[in-house]
Amino acid sequence: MQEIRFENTVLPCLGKTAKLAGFYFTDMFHENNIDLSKEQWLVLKKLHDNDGMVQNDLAFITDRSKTSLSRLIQTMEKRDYVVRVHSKSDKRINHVFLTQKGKDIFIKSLPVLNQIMSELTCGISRNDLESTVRVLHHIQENINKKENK
Amino acid sequence: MQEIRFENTVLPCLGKTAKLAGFYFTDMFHENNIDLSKEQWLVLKKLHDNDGMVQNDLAFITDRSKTSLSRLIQTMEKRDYVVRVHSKSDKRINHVFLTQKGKDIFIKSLPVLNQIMSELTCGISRNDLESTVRVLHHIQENINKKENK
DNA sequence: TTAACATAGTTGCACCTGCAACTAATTAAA
DNA sequence: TTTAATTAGTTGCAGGTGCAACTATGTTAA
Repeated sequence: MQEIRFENTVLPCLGKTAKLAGFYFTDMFHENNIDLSKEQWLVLKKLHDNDGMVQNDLAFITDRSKTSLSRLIQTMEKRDYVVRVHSKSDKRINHVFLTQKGKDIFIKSLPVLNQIMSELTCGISRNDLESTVRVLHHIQENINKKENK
Repeated sequence: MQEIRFENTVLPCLGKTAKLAGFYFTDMFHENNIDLSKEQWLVLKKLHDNDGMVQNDLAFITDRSKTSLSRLIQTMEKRDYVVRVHSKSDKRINHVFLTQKGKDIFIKSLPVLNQIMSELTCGISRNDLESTVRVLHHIQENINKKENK
């Protein structure tokens, strides 16, 4: 029975890969003059799918605390990518909308994003990719089961 | 040809899984009264493998900037997990050593870590795990190739 | 109706992060 | 040898993060 080094087990390997991919993402966006952090990009993506989302829901689907999302939106509002609009029916709620500038930069980012995704998965068979996604989903389910215990 | 939703492609899925696993890691450490961030844990791990490493090398193998590592060590030194020792042969260099407290908490963390790893990979075949690690390594290589272009 | 509870969002605090610019020390070149 | 380039580490700055505590609003129960 062969010993497996810690670094070559899934979880550490997963963390390192995500980290390196994050660096690559940041570099590519920078090289292409797209002034967006990966966190900001994800928010734009979710708003592009469903504009006008409530802040709280946006926090939930991006897996961050409402605090973190609040500050992310604050920064993005300063840069004129999004606007917060108070709901009239429930004064506690903010809806978040893309601005034109937000829409434009998101559209501009798409080819870069596609390039990143194809470059990083270059040489990996479709079968292996699907298998990996299945394993990742399985890990996510294991986490959800434990968290809701 | 079936369309694949963005969220179910490898890279976004990878990011989300790493994030959720990070939450789980943090929660488990907290529940077990282990006062270590995941970043700090990784530094202890590397020092446990190779005590007295130079700060710069520690930054390199943990994939962070020397700035980030510098501040991480600073925090850990305040908590008495590590000590910085100036090299006599080259006064620019700091060697970083585990303290007894650092060694103790690392040893204490190991069973918790093993539990996390086995819980999160529960129900996934050894074969699938190995295949996933291979794919992750492949992605890392793709990144390295591009970064060094 | 009033009091108790729940919810959305913000703020203080502490931490992790990278870049650019800096100091101090070392090494290489002129 | 003196100067120039390099290297290790730190600091200022700006940003992302979560927790606990807070405000304001909304809902439910007594």
